[in-house]
Amino acid sequence: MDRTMIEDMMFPDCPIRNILARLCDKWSLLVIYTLNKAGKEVMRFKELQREIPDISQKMLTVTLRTLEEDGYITRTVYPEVPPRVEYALTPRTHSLLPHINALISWALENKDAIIEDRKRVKK
Amino acid sequence: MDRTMIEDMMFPDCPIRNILARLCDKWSLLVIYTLNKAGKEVMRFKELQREIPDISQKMLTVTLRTLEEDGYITRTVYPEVPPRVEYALTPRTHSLLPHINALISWALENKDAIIEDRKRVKK
DNA sequence: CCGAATCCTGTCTGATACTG
DNA sequence: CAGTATCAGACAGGATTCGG
Repeated sequence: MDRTMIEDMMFPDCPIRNILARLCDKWSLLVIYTLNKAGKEVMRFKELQREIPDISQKMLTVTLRTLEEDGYITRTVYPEVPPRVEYALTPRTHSLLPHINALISWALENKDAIIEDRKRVKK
Repeated sequence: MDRTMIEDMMFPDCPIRNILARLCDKWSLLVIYTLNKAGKEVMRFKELQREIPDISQKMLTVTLRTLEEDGYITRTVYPEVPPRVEYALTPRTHSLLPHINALISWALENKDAIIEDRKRVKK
């Protein structure tokens, strides 16, 4: 957390802001979380869709492509009939997961107080 | 990270997903980060706007109000002329900051590789 | 089975003007 | 100084249809 980064963060095109923005969309973190919690090495498209009931087919596709672009997951196509496509987390993502899980744990610990605050302020 | 939470996360109305979604919008994390890095106890509206050059007045207002609703910041109005309003982080946010900073550090360490991956995949 | 492509809609966001 | 109000454009996300 040096001075250089602190300066960088304040500019619109800051790569750190860009990376966090792409991770923090509606589905990316949840897909990563789901790929990890399943405890399997790989997951297929349909499995992911079953695990995340409210994601549309389009958004799952788009999210997986974006995650692949940034190197968070690998996408392996097996030329079979019917087709089989398997998704797996990369080492990069495994190094990120502790931080995501820390955030989730924090949210779990604080959710009651936060929800309480919302009600109080709105009143 | 118990079983209950894992089940919860998969439902649309999961409070954890809700909390993370509100934190992960375009400006919230950056505003929190800015309030913290300044090293002051409080900051005024104009100071924040100066520190984040590309945020509009409206979005800064909206973001600050949302952060206040969820108890991440306090908003203190001094009935003077001209008016003075000071924003400060709450203890809740100070307990969250290590996780945010961990994410930022991770992004800093991995940004070059991620940007490289994007170019490679797009080709 | 795993998508691509299209269309469409509501929300988010920014620019601008105005106020106590 | 610190907002509010209004409006318009951009954009994310969903529904649907089609294809290998």
